[in-house]
Amino acid sequence: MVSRYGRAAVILRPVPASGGNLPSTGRGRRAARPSGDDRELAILATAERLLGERPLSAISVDDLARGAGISRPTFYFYFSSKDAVLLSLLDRVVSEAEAAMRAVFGTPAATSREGWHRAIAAYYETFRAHRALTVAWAEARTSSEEVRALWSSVFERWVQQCAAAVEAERARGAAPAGLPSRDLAVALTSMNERVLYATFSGDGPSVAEGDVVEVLLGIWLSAIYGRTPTG
Amino acid sequence: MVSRYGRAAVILRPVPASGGNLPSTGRGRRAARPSGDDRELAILATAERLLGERPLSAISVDDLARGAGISRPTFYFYFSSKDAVLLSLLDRVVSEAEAAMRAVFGTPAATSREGWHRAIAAYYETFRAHRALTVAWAEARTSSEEVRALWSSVFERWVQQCAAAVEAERARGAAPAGLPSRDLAVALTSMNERVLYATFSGDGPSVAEGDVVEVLLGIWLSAIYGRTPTG
DNA sequence: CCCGTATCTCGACACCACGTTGACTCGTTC
DNA sequence: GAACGAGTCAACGTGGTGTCGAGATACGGG
Repeated sequence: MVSRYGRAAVILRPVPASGGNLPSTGRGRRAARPSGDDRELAILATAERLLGERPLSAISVDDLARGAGISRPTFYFYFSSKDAVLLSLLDRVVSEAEAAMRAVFGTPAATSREGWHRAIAAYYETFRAHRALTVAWAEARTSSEEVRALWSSVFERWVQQCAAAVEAERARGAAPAGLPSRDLAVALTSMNERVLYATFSGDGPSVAEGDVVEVLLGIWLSAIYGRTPTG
Repeated sequence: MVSRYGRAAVILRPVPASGGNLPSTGRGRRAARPSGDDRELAILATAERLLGERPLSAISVDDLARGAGISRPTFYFYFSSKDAVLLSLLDRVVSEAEAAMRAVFGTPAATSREGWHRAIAAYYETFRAHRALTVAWAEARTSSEEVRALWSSVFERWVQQCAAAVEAERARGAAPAGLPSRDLAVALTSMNERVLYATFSGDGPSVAEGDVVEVLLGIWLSAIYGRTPTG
């Protein structure tokens, strides 16, 4: 099992002997048939490749199946839908995003400016590294409840970290009181999200990719500190 | 002709005697058949009603046709697709948005704060008044090139007005130099867009509807002036 | 009054994508 | 070698889109 979103048919079946008796995928490669995990991986790889070429809505289940060298019904043996494939791919991005979050908010910064810079740069970098997936994520959000929920959970955690950091800055007197920290964090994070999406997708007017972190950082700092802090 | 997006079949036909020989829709109502304009209006009204109930993707052409009391093929006599109906509805919103823009940026404000408050409140109000349409607009942006282009044009004009206003404030010494005014305007407008969408659609964490204008305004002011200006 | 033309209407069709069914193959295990 | 589970796919049903071509209906001109 590669991911919790894969192997739909198996998941729906009544759980068999919940003690971990995984199939013997460990021993030397079987020539005859590629294992299920190989197929699953092939589908995921195909999806990621095609997403680099065209939007999710222009990719059919048949495209994914053919790309992985299987027929369409067989695809459904591995995933319950196109969305499940996306969700599976997003799992990886979400893990990276959370790791980045922990790294950034877990270690103290020399200056306030540096701290926020690191946070925004990490946010930017996580999604830049998977831009096709990020764009597809935003696209699928409007059509899939699960995709929307996954996004919301990532967004929410980010907002909480930021709001807590704002509170901390206020508590130590570095930032003035002002808007409720949560509202501030929600609005600023929304800005990041939308600006990065526009920049990555090329959809409509946006900010040049090389400047985007500086622009966002500038607005975050003035919104949090009232004016750019020196330390 | 009700809108430039309607009457697909007619539009595609070679233009007939471009002098305005509209059908005699003025005289007393014809009982037998409702006129074409009535049908067109009925389709638009149905679309707006259904958008209040469910997302665009969950509304079929058949739903629109039945709602207007016609068959599906007849629908295609009036509109070339579902998207064309949406575009037609959006025409109205776009006009209102532009009227609001002119009203706000065309008249001087007593204070800077009041000026920006009026601008953001107008933006908010325009889309709040058509929230179902606004949400559908954002949804269709990912699937229709034309919808995306329409959004971009509205966004772009708004950004230009704001960037110009920022430049004016800087020129008269009310605002300090800082980020390029266009980048600032793009990022802040993106924030407005995303926050309002989340608030109206209820999709994911957002700001309470009653507070949204104040929150956005606060961030705009600190981003433009460095700290909240008093006058 | 009848005829032509433009407007309008819809049954029937072709197409495409989705997701399911049921029969089949092929290793593995006892 | 029988039984089982994993994996596979042809064929099917469903539901959506958009088109075609044959009609109906009104209206203006001869």
